[in-house]
Amino acid sequence: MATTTAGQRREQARRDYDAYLAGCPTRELLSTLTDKWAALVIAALAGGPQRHSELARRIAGVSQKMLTQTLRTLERDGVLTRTVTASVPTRVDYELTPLGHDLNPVMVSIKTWAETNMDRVFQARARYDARS
Amino acid sequence: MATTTAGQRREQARRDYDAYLAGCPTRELLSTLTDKWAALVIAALAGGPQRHSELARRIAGVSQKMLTQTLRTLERDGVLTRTVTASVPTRVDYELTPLGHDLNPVMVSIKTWAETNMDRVFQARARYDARS
DNA sequence: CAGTATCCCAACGGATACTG
DNA sequence: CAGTATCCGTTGGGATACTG
Repeated sequence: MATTTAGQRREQARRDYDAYLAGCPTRELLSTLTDKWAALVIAALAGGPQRHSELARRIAGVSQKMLTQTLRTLERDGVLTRTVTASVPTRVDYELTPLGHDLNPVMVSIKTWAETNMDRVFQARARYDARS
Repeated sequence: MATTTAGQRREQARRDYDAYLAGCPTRELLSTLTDKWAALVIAALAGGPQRHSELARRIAGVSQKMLTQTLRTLERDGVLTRTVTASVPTRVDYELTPLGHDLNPVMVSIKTWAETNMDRVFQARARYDARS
């Protein structure tokens, strides 16, 4: 057959793109993904849709500006959807797309890794600082 | 028994730390990990030790400054080791620690995700830009 | 080769004020 | 509530020059 599956096409894409190359568009996409706020937002949406204010409360310390900016970028990249409910006051919900759900486990794993290994990192820092 | 395994202690750590909290040290560790250069460096070291110049060549476009800075931070956090061989000219090798090997698959998965899904992101951007 | 030290500009990102 | 706009200090990060 001449037809290719979506999986085959993605496998081909993985071979064609290379984030080690400076000019590759994946380099810029990697920049978007390797972002503290993006990781927390995507992880927070694992359980289902969240309102803007819910995300702001959950991700303590994020500014209005950074939260909106992060959400916009992720919306544009097809990771999440933004749904406006016309009411007073306005209600806006954010939800992961299938692409976003695909990405979610990866982002969660970074956050979990940090939480799980914080102590080991502390010990490493103590050793490093001790001999400097 | 009163003894706890390393696994149990790490599970406890995961419960004690929470990157959603602004003051949590994992928030800052997350910042370090969610870094374009850190991701590429850690991914590049999967196959074994690499010299400074090898890393610089492999990670196209990285500046001397950023590469050294990234390597220093990761060394301090116990992710990799820096080994100096006294010769002329000096030879320096970087290698993942057990902690680094633990982190490696996570970082590789982000890079791979970007390479695999670049096309889907392009399509999403085209749709988003078309209705704006 | 590996690294440090400056210089310097662009961006990141917080604070605040204002709108539908 | 959700978002935009502006101001403004801090940091990121490249370019260049110099050292063991």
